[in-house]
Amino acid sequence: MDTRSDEEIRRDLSYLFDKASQALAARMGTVLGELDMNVRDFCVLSKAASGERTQGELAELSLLDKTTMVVTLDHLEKAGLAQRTPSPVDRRARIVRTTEAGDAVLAEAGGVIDGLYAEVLGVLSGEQRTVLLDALLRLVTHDGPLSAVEPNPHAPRRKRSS
Amino acid sequence: MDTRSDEEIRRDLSYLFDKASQALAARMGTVLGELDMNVRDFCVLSKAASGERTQGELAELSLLDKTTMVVTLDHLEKAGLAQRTPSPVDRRARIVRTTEAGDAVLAEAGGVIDGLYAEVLGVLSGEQRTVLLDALLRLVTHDGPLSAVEPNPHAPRRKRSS
DNA sequence: TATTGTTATACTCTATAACTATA
DNA sequence: TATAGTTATAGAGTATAACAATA
Repeated sequence: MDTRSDEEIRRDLSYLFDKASQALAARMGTVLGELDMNVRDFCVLSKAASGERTQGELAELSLLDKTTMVVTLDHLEKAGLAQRTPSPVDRRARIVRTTEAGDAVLAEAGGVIDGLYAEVLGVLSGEQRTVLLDALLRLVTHDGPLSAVEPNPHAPRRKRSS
Repeated sequence: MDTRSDEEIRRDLSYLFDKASQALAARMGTVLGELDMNVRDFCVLSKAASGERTQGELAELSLLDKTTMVVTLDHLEKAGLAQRTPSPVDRRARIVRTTEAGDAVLAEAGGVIDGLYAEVLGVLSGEQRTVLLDALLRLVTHDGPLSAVEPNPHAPRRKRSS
């Protein structure tokens, strides 16, 4: 029931990104749900497994607020999939580590997600796939035009309490 | 502070889409804020201007829930930028039309957004740009793997009241 | 003085349900 | 019986502020 022409949609960069992001998250949710896992937990757990990272670093990589990270880690710890351990170099910070159970769940979930990504990108030619990923990477990393977490100076502000 | 390698990020399709979507929305919010407009209002208003569409159709095109559309249109009507008019073919439905004031605001905002899109895509080569947009369109439209609004059967359900 | 993680809380968006008026 | 839009409300996510411990 999308009444717009392909040309019109192609010009709507915001729609292309938002739709791709939302639809992929929905598909990830479906396949992860079969493993009793949700997208946010998987996202955080996989980034915790691939390197020693503090909560704050994990929050940035996972595109989550640090307060959301607190409840996510509470949940992952309660499920026995991850652990907060003190950082050896900064006693304020906590390194998030996956447990053995977490690694086991991740091995399964990671395979399912890789399969999903392959299926999604499979409708493109190899050339298209390469250029798409390179272009997105260019936009999103380093000094790319979509790399910053720029705060909106006109966003509605909350009142100060005092 | 993204501690991941480019190769790792390139394999994280979800991150690429989410980050592009969020960062573009943030940049749109910044430039639209200077015109006292927000992303959601612009998104809905521009889609209302480009064709005769009902609230439900607008909600789908704008990737918004129909209940969010109600409050968005309440706001746009109060601001004098859009109007709900009865559909001639279905007396339950309402066609959303832009007012003259709405068209004037849109002309300005549309130019600003087009400029932003051009700036963002400007870091890519013409060839990259073409392939990127074609690939996203392929994924997101028609029977593409990211076209559906598939409900997650494992999502936490709300209790029935009775 | 600034930062990490925590808690509390407010705001926004989404999702569900129930309702009406139509189809 | 089903659908468009409305209303009410619950739930999730984000954002702000204040705090303790530490840098």
